[in-house]
Amino acid sequence: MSGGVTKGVRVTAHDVAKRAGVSQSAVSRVFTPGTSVSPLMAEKVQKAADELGYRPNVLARSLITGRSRIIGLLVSYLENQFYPEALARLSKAFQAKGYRILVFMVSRDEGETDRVVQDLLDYQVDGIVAASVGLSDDVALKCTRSGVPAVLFNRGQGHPDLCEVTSDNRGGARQVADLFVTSGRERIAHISGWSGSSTARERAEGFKERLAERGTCLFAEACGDFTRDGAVGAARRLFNVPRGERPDAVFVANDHMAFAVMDVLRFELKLQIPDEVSVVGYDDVPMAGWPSYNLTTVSQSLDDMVLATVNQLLARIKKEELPATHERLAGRLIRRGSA
Amino acid sequence: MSGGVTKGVRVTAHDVAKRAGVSQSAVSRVFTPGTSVSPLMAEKVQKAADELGYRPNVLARSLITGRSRIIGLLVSYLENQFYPEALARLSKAFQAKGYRILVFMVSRDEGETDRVVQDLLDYQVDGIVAASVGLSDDVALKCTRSGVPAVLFNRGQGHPDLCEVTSDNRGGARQVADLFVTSGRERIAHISGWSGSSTARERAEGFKERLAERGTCLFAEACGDFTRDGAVGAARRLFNVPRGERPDAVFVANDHMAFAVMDVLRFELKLQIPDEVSVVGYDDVPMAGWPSYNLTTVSQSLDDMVLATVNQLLARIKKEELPATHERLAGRLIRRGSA
DNA sequence: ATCTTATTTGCATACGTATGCAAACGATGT
DNA sequence: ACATCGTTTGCATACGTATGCAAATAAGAT
Repeated sequence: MSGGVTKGVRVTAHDVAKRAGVSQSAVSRVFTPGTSVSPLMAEKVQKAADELGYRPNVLARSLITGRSRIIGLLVSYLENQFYPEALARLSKAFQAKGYRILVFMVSRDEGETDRVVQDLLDYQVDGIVAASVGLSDDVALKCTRSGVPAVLFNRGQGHPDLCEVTSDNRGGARQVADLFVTSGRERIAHISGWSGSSTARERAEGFKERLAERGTCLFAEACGDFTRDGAVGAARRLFNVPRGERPDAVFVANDHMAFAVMDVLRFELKLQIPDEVSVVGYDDVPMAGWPSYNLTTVSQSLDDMVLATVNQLLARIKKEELPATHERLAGRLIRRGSA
Repeated sequence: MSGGVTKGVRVTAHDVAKRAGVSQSAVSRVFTPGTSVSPLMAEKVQKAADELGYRPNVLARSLITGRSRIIGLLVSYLENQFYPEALARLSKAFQAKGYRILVFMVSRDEGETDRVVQDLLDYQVDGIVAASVGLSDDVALKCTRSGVPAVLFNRGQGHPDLCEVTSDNRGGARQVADLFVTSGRERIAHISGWSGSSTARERAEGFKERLAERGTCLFAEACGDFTRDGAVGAARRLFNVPRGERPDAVFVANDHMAFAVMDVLRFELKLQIPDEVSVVGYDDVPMAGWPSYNLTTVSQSLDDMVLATVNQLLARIKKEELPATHERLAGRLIRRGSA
């Protein structure tokens, strides 16, 4: 169509075929692993392709094969260091398997999530990873009907069609309870995450559960909503009170909030950590190991979670019939200076 | 082909057309904005489409239109809070314009970057954003020849075909020099970024330049490579020396390294900040405002950079002939407690 | 009622690739 | 020499959609 334009010209398999004096199918076969071509043919085609700078059009290929080799990733909370880490490793892991990642940022609004998943399906993604994002039943059904497997990363909702990869939030939280009780803390508080997330609920439940088993109970509780601002507010509500009513230990539902809490305790309320109050987080993000925070926390082994996610998803992409699994990886208490 | 499988069945425009008793073209028009269809037709088609759960196949559409509405994003350094922030905002901004982001993680290895860009081109992306990543001349040429515009985000390399959006690194660094000199610091050091990046070089040059203009010069310098470990090493080399040879001010080439430097100074060397040594960073990531660091730094106005990037890229996607521009946004010194 | 003009619709084809099928080819054995 | 078998190649078609073109229809003007 374009007459003299020198850029923007797409060179197709037909062009290569013409130049090499072979058929378009031959070109296709040379660029499709697992097909049989004679060495001579391969050489001729490669030469012509190199001269023209030909590369197969992945979109056209996807149209036929029905596989785009694209994985959709839903993510929010990127300000929490855990998720950039997860994103980086998921991306690398999928890249290594020949898949690419299409990223969608979503807020906590469920309506938005639904629209975004619909978008992903429109792009014919081969699978979906929802990192810390819930999927409505409606949209989950759409996915399975389209034959697109999905796995929830670090979030569970007990849906039978959805894979889940989480850490053993209850178990992790129980270890924190044990730590506090054993070290003699008496006014034990909890700053919880967003109540709409299973992760937040499980951590809170496991914590209280174990406190009860050890013969004590929660002294105070506030919701931090998994945001920094929320955590700052919660910390003030719990600790900006007369000395006697002040907790002497607090389990914060994730590291991101724990940093905020520590900042409030140290710089606003001038409290000594861990002498006057112990702080424990959850996730073990890299920053937790930095000396400024030196935060005791429960480690989610990110590598294992990523591995499980990738394996599950790719397995279900290969064999649609595979049942959805729920993997729950053990967490490990990392003792540092804050408790 | 498939006989009784209930999932994985793709419903196409033909199916909708058949059910609605119209032609496939009609269906296409109903789902293509800007085409003319009668209200009656629109209603019939919508009804059939809803009943079948039809959604247009974006890949097939792209094949025809030649536009995938996908933007390729190259990113590294996700452990530096600046980039998740940038990623989030770029993603949101492009989403708002109807584009999606295909993310590729790359290391600093140039060979890998080239392969990855080739991958992006294979996916027929409409444009490329390289965040803090350099593009070889070879691969830049390939992009322009394919008609795919690229913009370098927070990195410049003076290539005539590539857009660049950076902050005025020289100017920002000069402000830091002024701050140190004016506040009477006498042994002024610099911890630089990776020397392969223009950002690192410009910050170092601007800093030294201004020091010279103010009649002084650099007391010591070390390379931190833009990594935390690198910065830790650099801080030790510069500061783990007899008291008299110790710098009393240090400009660290970005915030991410500055946090590491502060940790070493405070917790390993027991130095008081800012009394014994001033520390200034660059970027103004959110963490810089947290009381634990309270870091004086140069703000890159991320929103403006993102806006410029999106505008430039979309403009060049619309009109291929537009010349590549180099935007250089002013930075602002944010005075906090560390200097 | 007829002619003109504007609008809506269907037909056919194109986008760039993969793949079943049959023809052509080469090698091997007798 | 021929028959047999395995390999390589080209032909034709399909994937799901957009779009130029012409036919059909509706609307408006005289």
